[in-house]
Amino acid sequence: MPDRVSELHAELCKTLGSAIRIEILNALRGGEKTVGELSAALRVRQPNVSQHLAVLRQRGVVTTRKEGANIYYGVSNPKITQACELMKQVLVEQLKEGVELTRLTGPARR
Amino acid sequence: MPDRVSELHAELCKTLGSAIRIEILNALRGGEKTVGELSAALRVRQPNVSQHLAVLRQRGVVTTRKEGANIYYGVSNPKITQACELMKQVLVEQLKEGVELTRLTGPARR
DNA sequence: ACAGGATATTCGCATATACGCATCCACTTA
DNA sequence: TAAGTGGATGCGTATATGCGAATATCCTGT
Repeated sequence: MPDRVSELHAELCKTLGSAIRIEILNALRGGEKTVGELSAALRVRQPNVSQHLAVLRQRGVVTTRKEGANIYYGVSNPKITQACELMKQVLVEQLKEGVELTRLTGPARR
Repeated sequence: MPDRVSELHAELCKTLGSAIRIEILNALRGGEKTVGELSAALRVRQPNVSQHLAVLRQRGVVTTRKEGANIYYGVSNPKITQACELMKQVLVEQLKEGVELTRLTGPARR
């Protein structure tokens, strides 16, 4: 039975488990951006971007700053970007060694 | 529209988005373990553990090694553990500064 | 106060995920 | 080869997630 901390930990990780949210975080590496800018940059409809931003907000992954009619979003903790980067490195290394083989051959054969 | 790499990246991150899988990875920090050992350590039913291990396998997060009647599981890439650790640090920092406030007050007030 | 741009929220639906239970498969030992 | 153990898989169901469409809210300028 998983404990409370593991559940929070998993919730936080789950936040990165969406291609659009990953791209939002990538886009925010260059600094704060408004919802409209993100929507345009990722070519994703605004309500959809807002939904993903809401998820990121709930987990405390991004911060908001209001300026006039716009709302600027930014990454709340650089460690999130670091973790994200590490995962990407893992992915790259996997692709290099063709993990496909493992994926397709399934579980340990006996 | 998210590109292919972001989708793979997200898929990989999604793998960490389960409390049980987080605990499996934590348990594997101490070295390889069999399904039975994991099941006992986490107090989770064996089929359920197997299901989660299957997910971790498909994403190439864990490796398997057969020894006799047992199958030993291990983390495939230490960077995964590192990323996991970074996320936990983020979580701890969040708790320290009581992110609850932000979570409850919702989006940017105007 | 009104119009319009920027962002958030609600709803409905389609799809994905987690779990328990039962069962099946592989390996070992007798 | 039969029995037992370790592990994987299939099925049914409950719950969660993602998306589009429509709508609501807030802000600025007039």
